[in-house]
Amino acid sequence: MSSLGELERSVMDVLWDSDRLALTAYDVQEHLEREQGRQLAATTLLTVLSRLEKKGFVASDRSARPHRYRATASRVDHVAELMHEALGDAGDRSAVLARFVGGFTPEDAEVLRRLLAGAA
Amino acid sequence: MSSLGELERSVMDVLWDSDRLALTAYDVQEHLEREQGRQLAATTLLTVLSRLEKKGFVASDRSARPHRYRATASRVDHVAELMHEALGDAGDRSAVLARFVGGFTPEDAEVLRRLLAGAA
DNA sequence: GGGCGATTCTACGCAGTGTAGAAGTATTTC
DNA sequence: GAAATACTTCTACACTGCGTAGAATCGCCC
Repeated sequence: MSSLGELERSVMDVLWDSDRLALTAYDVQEHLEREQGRQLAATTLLTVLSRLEKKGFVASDRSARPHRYRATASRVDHVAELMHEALGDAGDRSAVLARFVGGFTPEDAEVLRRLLAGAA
Repeated sequence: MSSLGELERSVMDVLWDSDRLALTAYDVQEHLEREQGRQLAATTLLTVLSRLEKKGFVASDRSARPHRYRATASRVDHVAELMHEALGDAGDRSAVLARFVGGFTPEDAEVLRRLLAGAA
């Protein structure tokens, strides 16, 4: 999976936080302005959204005129995939998992324990 | 954590596979040649090693003359850290963990179960 | 102290990213 | 249906990171 630049990531965050609604570039522009005080030209957002679409992170609906964009996967999916990817070229999976849970908060551990119990 | 380019990652792999031994740039050069058929100038490896050092991935011993370089962390540490990092800016940790274990092989699940049992 | 191997400095080209104007295309409105 | 407006695409530029390596320098050994 190709990774994201900093603005690209911000845009994805806006889309991910939008509860599956498809936003227009102007919506995204507004969000960034409001939440980060970041002023960007509309064309900038359009460019970024196009690049994200080419990378497969967003899909667009171009039937109506202010085109609408939405994330193709949820943030949860994205993050979980990143984790699997890292684990994938780790060599020793068990060792990595051990180190991974070693860094857990007790809450994380509890969550995982429950998940694994359910799946068994 | 800054991330690694493709050659940088290859070099780290060589260092990680070297069982904690500190290698010279020439050692790395040889490994890459032998294992990947990749022919690189010695200076290229020196440059990459310097950059890796600046990023904190390697440390060097410059007391002897062909300087020696070793990884500051193990691959396992590195990968586990990447995973924690991803999880860190995930928003909903529990949801991510659920998705994460959803993609597990049964072996992974078993390994984790044991790890968590031990830690309890 | 000259030679030679090792290291650092400097640099170039390419790709990705942030940024946005100019130019083009669709939509609305009268 | 033509003008005004709104939206999108094209093109572009600067900056950074990375792969790559030659030139210049350094330091050790004989």
